[in-house]
Amino acid sequence: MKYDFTAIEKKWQERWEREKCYAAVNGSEKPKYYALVEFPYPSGDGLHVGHPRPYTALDIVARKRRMQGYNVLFPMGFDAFGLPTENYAIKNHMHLHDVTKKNIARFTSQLKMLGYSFDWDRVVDTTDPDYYKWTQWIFLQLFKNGLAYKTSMPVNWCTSCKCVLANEEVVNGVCERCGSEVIRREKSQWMLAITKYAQRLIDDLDGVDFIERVKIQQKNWIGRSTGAEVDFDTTAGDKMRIFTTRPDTLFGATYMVMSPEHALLKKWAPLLKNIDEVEAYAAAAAKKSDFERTELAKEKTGVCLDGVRAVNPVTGGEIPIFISDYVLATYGTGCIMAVPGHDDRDWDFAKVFGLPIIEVVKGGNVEEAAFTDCETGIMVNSGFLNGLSVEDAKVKIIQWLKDKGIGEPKVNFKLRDWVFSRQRYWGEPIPLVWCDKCGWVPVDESELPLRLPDVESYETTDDGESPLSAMTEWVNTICPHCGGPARRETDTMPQWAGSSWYFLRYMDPHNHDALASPEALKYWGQVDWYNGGMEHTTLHLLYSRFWHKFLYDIGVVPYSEPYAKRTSHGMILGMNPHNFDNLPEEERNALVAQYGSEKAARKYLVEKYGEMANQQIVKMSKSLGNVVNPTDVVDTYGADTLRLYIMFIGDFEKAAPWSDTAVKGCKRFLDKVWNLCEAPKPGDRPAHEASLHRTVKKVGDDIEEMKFNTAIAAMMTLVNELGEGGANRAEVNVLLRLLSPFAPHICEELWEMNGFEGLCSMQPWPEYDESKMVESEKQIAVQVGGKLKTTVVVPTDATDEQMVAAALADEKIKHIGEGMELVRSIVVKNKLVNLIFKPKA
RNA sequence: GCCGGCGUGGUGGAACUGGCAGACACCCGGGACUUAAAAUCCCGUAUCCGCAAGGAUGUACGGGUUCGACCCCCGUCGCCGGCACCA
Repeated sequence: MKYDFTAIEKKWQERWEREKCYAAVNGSEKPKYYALVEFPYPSGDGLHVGHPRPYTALDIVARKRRMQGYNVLFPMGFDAFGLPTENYAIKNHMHLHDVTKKNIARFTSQLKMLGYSFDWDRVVDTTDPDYYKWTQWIFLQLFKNGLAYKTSMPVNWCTSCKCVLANEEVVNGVCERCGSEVIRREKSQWMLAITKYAQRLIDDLDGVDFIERVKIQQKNWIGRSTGAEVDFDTTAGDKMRIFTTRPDTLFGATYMVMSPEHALLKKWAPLLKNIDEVEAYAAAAAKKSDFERTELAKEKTGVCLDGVRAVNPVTGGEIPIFISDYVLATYGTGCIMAVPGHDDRDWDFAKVFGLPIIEVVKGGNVEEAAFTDCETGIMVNSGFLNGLSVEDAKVKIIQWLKDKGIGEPKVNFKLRDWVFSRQRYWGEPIPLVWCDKCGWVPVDESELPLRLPDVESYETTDDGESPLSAMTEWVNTICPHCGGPARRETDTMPQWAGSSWYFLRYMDPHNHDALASPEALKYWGQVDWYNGGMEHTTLHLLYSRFWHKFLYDIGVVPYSEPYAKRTSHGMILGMNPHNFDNLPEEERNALVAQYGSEKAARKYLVEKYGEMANQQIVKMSKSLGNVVNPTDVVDTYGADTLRLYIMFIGDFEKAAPWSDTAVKGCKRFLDKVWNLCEAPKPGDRPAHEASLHRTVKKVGDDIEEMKFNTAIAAMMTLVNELGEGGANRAEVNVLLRLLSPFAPHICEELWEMNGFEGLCSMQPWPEYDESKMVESEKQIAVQVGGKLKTTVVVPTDATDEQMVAAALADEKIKHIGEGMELVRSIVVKNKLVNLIFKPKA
């Protein structure tokens, strides 16, 4: 019989669905295991070939755990709010609910086509009012606990679309949609005080099993720095408070810099002789876009205040105060002490303005560059700090500042509060009401969900307000507090809201009284293994950790970290059709003929398509036409082949290029498996026992370490080996169970054909016996002076002496050793013998 | 600039904790089967020399440690990702 994957896959998918065999059971007696993948944004394009990589990986883990006897929760859902759908609906004059419904239906059928063992009864959809009721509820708790507040801040504003854009929608300073200029515009925004959790978000990383690069990236993003705050007296009488990470260099502070927005400037205006110049500089700085302020002008500019000077607290000397836009208003205290000898930026600034540079840490040459090393330097020109190391000097100066009452240790973070409102329709309405008398008042919890009203148009209004603001009937309401007239908040939440807690809803998705019952939350506990993209490390992953900690603090969830383990997959890339080496031979030849040489042809491609023409492998994109559609692959080769190939393609954590031809190798492998298992041979072949046990161990271990590619390679090796004489029923039985998590459909079919009991995917995971893995003889390497010369076969239990004797008995070694004396031999058990000879005296 | 990762055949990639580099595949070449093609099967496939036996070279580059280095150390070059005037 032929391997008819289309019929087989349909048959088993229907049966799994009918029998609900992958359903998770709340409160089961079995040990629980919660495997999670990031739920997709159901775009109109359908599934991309990048999606199956993480899904297949964790499906393999989930299926293995089930076979190991766990009660597995492996859910799927849809993060369906968001701009692309909204824009699509606007453009095509469609209703958002319809578009979303259609997209979700398409994603669902595509996912089912791939044979994932999701529990389809637990699907969540962030746009479902039964779901966003609880998103809104969490927001209200944040508000009630003082962690949500509204403040005015600059936002991205597209001058042509007349609407607010998220940072992600601004590409190189222009609007992603229309290409027009994006400017900064002051708008009132809802903020979430994630900074209050900064320290815990760093500290608690120590207790979770996240891959290292995720931890590092989160730590860098939160950006903790320790140092001190110090008060400088000024000739105006006010104190200037600064933050520094290098209080040890206080003796080297030769000037001060404050941000152009600093509040003291207003106060000092009457004292400043050059107030016009100062104000002009501040006005110019305010007008600069972020792009201009950071990307372009790295060269230092500023204005020296004429009329107020500061006093260095250790030297007592008067030093000038500058304003400059290299000092940020939003970090630290908005002003700094400048130590040009030991800070690169201060050094640049001092060179531009001809300010004195004093060396206070010995080790470099401050005339040529700032010396910023904290490890090796010794304090000089620093009074009572002289001779100390940087580390000791920090301790001593902080104590001194404390004693004098002019400074104290301080920790600062780069992390900013989370801008939480969008002037858009397709998001969760913010359940707050503005009352002129009572201020912001929360909607009563019994009124949740606060539903999105139907609107005529989804477009943002001309003045940049959410389309909801035009719904007067919806907007005008009654204050829940005083009963007077009030207006609803018309901003909606960002896409990150619904995804910040969705993993909790999976535990109890149909609960009407709580986001999930306390029993369900306790039973399922932390997500045991969460895999997702690196691009979410400082967004979704950080946001959801923040929300979870908050929910823990108010007693909703019983543990403070949501995910026990976090891993991340690499992207699937495509061929660049504009790269010379990727062109069909005829086109290459034509180009070479046209431009005279290969070099010229390449140059032409770069001129035509830009620098990216040099890249052979690039991100898949519609405009390049290199997108691979997973359903096409399923049609041609079957879901099992796609699953296998996407796991075999390379290191799971690294980016890998899709190859249409390489897929065939996996199809061939499944054909071999089919032929091997279709009609097992009778009898025993003990020769295969060791490799069977070794493969069972290898595949099991590799799955745990995300080395899916080598797990598959090991099974290929086994099948090649078994294929030589044919496999018997016992071998087929083990092989099918081993392969089942990777290629579940074909294994179910062959399992049934062989008359084995039940579903293959519900069988116990195969076990191995370490003692049966060793062969009686082993081939070992024989080196002479560290160079491989030959191999010999020795019994596995051979002693070191026996191994050396066997090596010396080899003809080739005998030949080499003629006239030589063996001076040393190194033996690695069951691996090699290394012989060191020297000429006989 | 800072932080992180990486550099292995024609290609994707293997190699445990320092122990036979190139597993497993793709491509390619040769052969079998076929009227033919596809599919399938068998053989070969790091490079160089050699008919062969065999020998030499080889994990970006230059050094070092070691009986032994893709792996550890020092330096250089290149690529990818993130952050970017955060004091």
